[in-house]
Amino acid sequence: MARKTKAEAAATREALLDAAEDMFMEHGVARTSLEQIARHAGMTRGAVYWHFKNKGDMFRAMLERVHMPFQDLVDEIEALEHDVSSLEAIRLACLQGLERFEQNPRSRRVHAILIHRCEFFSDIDPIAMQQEIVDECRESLYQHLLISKEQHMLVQGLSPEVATDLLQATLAGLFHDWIRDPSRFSIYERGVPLVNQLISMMRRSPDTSETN
Amino acid sequence: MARKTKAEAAATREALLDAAEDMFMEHGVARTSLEQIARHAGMTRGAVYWHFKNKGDMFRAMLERVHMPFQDLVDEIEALEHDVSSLEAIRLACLQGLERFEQNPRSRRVHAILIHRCEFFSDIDPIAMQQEIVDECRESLYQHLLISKEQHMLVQGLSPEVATDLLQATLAGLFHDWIRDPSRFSIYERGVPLVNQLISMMRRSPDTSETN
DNA sequence: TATTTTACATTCAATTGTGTATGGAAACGG
DNA sequence: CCGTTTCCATACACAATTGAATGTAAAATA
Repeated sequence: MARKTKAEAAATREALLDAAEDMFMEHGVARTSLEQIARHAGMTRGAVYWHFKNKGDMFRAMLERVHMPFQDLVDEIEALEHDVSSLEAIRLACLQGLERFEQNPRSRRVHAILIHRCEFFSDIDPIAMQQEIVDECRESLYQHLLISKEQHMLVQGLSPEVATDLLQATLAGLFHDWIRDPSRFSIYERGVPLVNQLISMMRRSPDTSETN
Repeated sequence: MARKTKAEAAATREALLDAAEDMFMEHGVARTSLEQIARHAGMTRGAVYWHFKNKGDMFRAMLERVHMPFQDLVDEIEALEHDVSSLEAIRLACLQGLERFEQNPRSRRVHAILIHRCEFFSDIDPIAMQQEIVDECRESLYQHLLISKEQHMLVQGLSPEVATDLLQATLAGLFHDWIRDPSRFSIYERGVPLVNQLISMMRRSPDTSETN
């Protein structure tokens, strides 16, 4: 086969990853062969083995295209809206995150694959990858809830640790329920009242002047 | 090979399922062959194909050994403790469920396999199975929260729909975080304060005499 | 006790996927 | 403009599983 220009080669690499997403999503990672991926992209396994070491390498590359840490969301919020409490920043970051997932089909698909369409293979450990994402999000939440506690924004009796567990579990549960079948409901429309309700229940009401 | 008695045959069936759990948990469903399962149980594939149609059939049998709907937990609570509000029944049922998962290693392992160690194969759709379990739990929660609402047990502004979403998401998130690596923390010890806090925030405080 | 099932083990044929080696034409660099 | 490298297709060797066929000895059955 004739050699392609650098731009064309990069394009086929992307096309291969797109095809991998399609097939992984439809048949699961284990049940899709590199042959199927290549065919679906209009190529042969030769192209796959040129751009990627093996299926695991391909999987990693697929994930790298959508990586997006929670802390970045908070940073964006705090950069945009200046004078906002940390609890409010968390709330807005959550809503922003929900909107991102709703509107970015690639991110949605890749996460669905990571969570529901794959298991161990070669040197890939999807559970460890999920753990990393969750830990990252959790740590970010905890830091901001610590500050919220110091600013006396949390209702009495609510420790930052429990608050973190609660928010983290709620977001994770919502996400899992949604990603299992995104066509069932809109994560944004269900998530917004959920987050608002939870945050509002966690926030100390300003009129009552309790001492902590 | 010599024929076994009925009791012995039933025992080898259980042993095969135990072996399947072991191997599925350790290597994932897709990566374990029936040969490996048979060997790990001290048998050959002949035994497997005698007791089960194929790997999918084995998987189904494995799940049937641990099935345990949420409504049963509520029923147990309401049978045991007579004079209890429906919101309190939910709370106790959740705590009971947490304890069950903590103490039943087989149930824990099988759910971990269903959620994190398998994907599509033959005629098995693990996501649909998870969906069934979740829907069942969700429906039970909703029915009891509807009653709670009618009994004016929920804080003002909290609809039974949002309350259901919230509880369901929190439980699901907690469970997912835990099942990803049960050695990281005790689902009971983290879950009890979580559930108590959430339910207490959802419960209308008895002293304030608001009208809905 | 004679016959039929049962509960496996063993063997076989066929399929499927993987990694690699090789080839070729065009793009790239000097 | 010519050698070199790149990008991919084709071909091949190899291993791993699967389902089914067959064998067999003991338990059930009547």
